[in-house]
Amino acid sequence: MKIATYNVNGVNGRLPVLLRWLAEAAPDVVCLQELKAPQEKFPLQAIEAAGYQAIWHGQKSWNGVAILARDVQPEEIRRVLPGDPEDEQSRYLEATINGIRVGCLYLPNGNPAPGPKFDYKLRWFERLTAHAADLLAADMPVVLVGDFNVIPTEKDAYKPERWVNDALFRPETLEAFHKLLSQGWTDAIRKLFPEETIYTFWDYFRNAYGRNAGLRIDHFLLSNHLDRRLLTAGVDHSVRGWEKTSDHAPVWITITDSD
DNA sequence: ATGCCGTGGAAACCACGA
Repeated sequence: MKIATYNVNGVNGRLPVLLRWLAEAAPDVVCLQELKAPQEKFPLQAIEAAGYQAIWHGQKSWNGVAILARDVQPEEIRRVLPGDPEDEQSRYLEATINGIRVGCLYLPNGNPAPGPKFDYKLRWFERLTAHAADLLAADMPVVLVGDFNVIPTEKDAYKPERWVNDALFRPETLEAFHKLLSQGWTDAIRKLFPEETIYTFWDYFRNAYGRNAGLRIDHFLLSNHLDRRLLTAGVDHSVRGWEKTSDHAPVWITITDSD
């Protein structure tokens, strides 16, 4: 079973790229972030024609997340992260697919830091961590997957010294990420490739992709049930070089079909 | 050090991203 995540940066503007990648990569489950489309503008027909069923949580202009599954309907569990009824940003969606709980997330960027956006990021992180503890306590296979907007370590940025004051790499952010991991989650990509330079995002400008000046910010966190089933993982780099492409590349893992 | 590019929505610029 292949599970993927892709920050599309506009699901409608990116539709040809998304459909081509779905056809070539044939993932079983896909978490999308940054739909940048209201609920009624999600391109369901095209995605169904590609062989996927979907649930999504849209928002006008910004954010927006979706979960796609090939040939099966994702069973929606929740479409908001608990803990703040005032939070109206579409950044979390959770479903069960083939017995696996999938939490698709788009964690706030948080820049500029410090400031209200960074405060929101840290509050959102605390809510995620509280919910993640509940998921682990339920003792089931879970993956928290998506754009975390976290550079976990120095080896996850092309020039880490440039990011020390950035919301993606500030000490508060790294501390929040490590606190989450310490509950018992496994960073799947880093487990399989402990030393390699692996990026999932490259800026649009300054030829960042051509220079491989990237960041690793899209992550798969596995509960121990899924950690045992982890087989392989990768980044579909070449998609970042396509015309009219996102600034993120798709990232994927494969797991055994059962325990 | 920097939004230099790109998207969406409104308006012919702006907010936002990482």
